[in-house]
Amino acid sequence: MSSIYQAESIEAKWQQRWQEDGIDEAHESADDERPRYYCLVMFPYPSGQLHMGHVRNYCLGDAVARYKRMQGHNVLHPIGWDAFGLPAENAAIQHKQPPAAWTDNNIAQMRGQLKGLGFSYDWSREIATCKPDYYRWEQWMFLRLMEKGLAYRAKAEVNWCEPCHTVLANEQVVDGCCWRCDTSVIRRELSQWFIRITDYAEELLQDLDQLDGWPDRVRDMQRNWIGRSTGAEVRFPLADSDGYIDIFTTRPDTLMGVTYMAVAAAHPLARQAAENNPALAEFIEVCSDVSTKEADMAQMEKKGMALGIDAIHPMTGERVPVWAANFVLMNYGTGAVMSVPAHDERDFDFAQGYGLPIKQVIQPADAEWDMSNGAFTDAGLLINSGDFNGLGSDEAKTAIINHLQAHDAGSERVQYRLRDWLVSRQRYWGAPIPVIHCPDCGVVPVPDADLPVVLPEYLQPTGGASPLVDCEAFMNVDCPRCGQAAKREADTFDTFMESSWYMNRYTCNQHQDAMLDADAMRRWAPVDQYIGGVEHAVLHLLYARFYHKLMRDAGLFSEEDGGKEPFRHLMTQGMVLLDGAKMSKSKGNTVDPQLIIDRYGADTARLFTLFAAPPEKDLEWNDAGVEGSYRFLGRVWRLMARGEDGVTGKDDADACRTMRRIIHQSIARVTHAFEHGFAFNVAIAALMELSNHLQSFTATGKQGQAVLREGLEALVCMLAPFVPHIACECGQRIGMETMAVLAPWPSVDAQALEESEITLVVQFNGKKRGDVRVAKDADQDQVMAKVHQDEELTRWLDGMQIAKIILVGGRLINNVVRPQGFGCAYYSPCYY
RNA sequence: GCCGGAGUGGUGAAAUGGGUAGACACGCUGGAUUCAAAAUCCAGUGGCCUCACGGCCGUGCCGGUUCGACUCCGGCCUCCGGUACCA
Repeated sequence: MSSIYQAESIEAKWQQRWQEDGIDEAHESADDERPRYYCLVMFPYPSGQLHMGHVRNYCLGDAVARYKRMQGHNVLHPIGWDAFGLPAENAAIQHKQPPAAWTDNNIAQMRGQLKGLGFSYDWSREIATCKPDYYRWEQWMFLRLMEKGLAYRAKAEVNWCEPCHTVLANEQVVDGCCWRCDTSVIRRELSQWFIRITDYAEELLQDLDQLDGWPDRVRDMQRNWIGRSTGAEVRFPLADSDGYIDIFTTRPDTLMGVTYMAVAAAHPLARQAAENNPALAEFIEVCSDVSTKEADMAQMEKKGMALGIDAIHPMTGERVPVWAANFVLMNYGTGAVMSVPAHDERDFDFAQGYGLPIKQVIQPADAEWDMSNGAFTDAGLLINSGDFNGLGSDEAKTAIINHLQAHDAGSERVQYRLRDWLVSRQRYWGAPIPVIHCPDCGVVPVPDADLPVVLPEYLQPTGGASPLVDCEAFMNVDCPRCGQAAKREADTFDTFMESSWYMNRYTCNQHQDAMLDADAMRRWAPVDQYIGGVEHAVLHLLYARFYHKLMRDAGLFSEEDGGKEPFRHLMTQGMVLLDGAKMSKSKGNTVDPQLIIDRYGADTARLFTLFAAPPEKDLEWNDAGVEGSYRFLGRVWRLMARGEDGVTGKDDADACRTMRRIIHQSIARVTHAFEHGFAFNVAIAALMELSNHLQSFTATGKQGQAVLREGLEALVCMLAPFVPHIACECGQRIGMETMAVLAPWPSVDAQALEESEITLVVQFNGKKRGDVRVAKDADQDQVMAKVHQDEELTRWLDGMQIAKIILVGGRLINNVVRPQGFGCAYYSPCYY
């Protein structure tokens, strides 16, 4: 046994041993009575190399999975590859090699890196989403969604990214730019495939309330994204024709203050009016050109132009002019608004700019409002509103909606910000959308029997349009309905489709008969602990929740078996930073995990990422810190030699008792970290302290050796979830019977925690002035007797009288003192 | 604007059913070991005052509650994240 810690040989040895013994596989057998636990980390895109973000994510997951195993759980801890996506196409262009080969290579490379880090994955569950036996079920599901009308094709104004040469879903537009390449997206009108996530908006919103294992931050982000608002839909008939304008408002109480209407430039009424109005046509043209980035729109000057038509106010029957305005969005609500300048800042600005009338209908409950101050946007009391005068805003909303409903002019309405999920992409390296375009039959779904629609893997992308379009072998097909020559859909699915259901496929990755195996879902789903980056808060994490519900509603599992939600607990880890900035290839500020592994070993890399910061916070990379983690492992390694000392000297009963107390306090602290909030940085600090104490433990008699051994074993076991290789090697070295990673988690001996004598802090007026040793359950008089024996402490009583004494059991005693003769003295015992 | 979260030493951070502020580490300083270095080990390390004993101050700012506040309450400031002409 080497006296020097040599990570490389230790790690290779144990990785091989774990693999041979198959200790990381999840057990399906019904005989296995252990409670099941499903620990999942966000699977990686196979870019070719792990980055530090991956390493951090997987170190956290592995610590949880290993801890749960040691606690006696049957753990499912799978890994796979989110293998479709644009980088493969770009790499293919660069290397003149089809994306499939590049992707397979990368997977092999990264699989080797993950194994080299010693993560305890059940490799028999590995999936790659680019394989037909995976994506065929996605195609199958899409056909079910088409049958239900939940998947549909529609012409709409969509986000287009020119460099990526494809459309994007709303969730994939970040600050007006493409989430992947950061280029400004432009708006284009195209026919695309959508999935009706808006049908599930209410359930997705409601169920957030029960996700108490999720960070509030993520839940709030999803609530914001879904953006529910309640109000009314109101119909304004046109004055001189048969048409009407429907609007949505959250303030029906201000209805009597409407002085004009505003519609989006792209609204049908605006376009119609523009036919005979060149100036208006030009205005509409300008609006559609400008409004690329939503962020810019907020800065834009409010501009508009009258359409030259009037609408009829549904309450008063008055005529109100209709304007086209650049601040009204065609794709929110109905693309038209009622304008109440007195009570909406935006409408107020617009009305002032164009000299439109302002009519106040709400006033503060206890004051007048001066309209020269601008719009009054708070709730208040109704005025100038006929029968509704004197009502409060809330009552008025109900009353006005009731009135509208009675006159068939409007109704209560809930509006969501969430829009349907655009799932088609003009890309090659993705799952083909299983539909066929027939000149006569139109869009025809591919029959189930013809699934999967296999993506030809040999094509060479060029960077522009997808090579699928020109691939006749793929494109040309007979219409399944009428048999004549037809074309396949050349678009592929958004890659978020694959990552929306992989968590459930892991439970039954070999299942050939269906998308999911209901029995396997009953055994494993939902995921107990999910771990990944917060950047997916409204992307993957929203889609996966939605898709889980779609799968439930397709009858693939019952809510009882698979859960209403796919992820019970969620941990979102912080980013890995270098010099304060997120590590990224484009910025060139990366640290290659492989270099750290090569230099210090996997255990050092694992330890540092867990110790340097609490999981949810950003982690600043620090080479000196890595060095420190390596040194700690060296100290642990050398500490183990003490287990071989044998009985060399005398025992010290007090030292042994103290040492045992520290051992069991450490067990309590580390266990607490796993059970509450995963503060691994603190857990590891506790292990460092334990290690330090064991090193300086001096009792070398028979009892001392037994205590030392107990401490060493506890240390080895508790290190195992974090640094499994060195833990196993140390365990073997000190002669533990079971491999450290298979050992039962140490339990706390409550008796060992008890102390007969404790140190109590002594305060005067809340300030610490010293401490005394007293019996564990000493009462106030006994403590004070000790205090009076201590010269250092009694001098704080010189010339003072004690007004009050507070004894906090086990912690401190506080003497409230004041100068003698100051006020009236009293002495009241006070026990907390 | 609205909704979250966070502000603690030179650095990463501990400590919140109110109870010793700065655990654990990094860095730095000094020492031991060494021909020398690396490695290792020991000691010190919030600021200010003091030869020292010791004292005073100190958790973004201002106030409050309390015997006692990083922790609770009220009012601000700054930073980060989300969202937004959303009607």
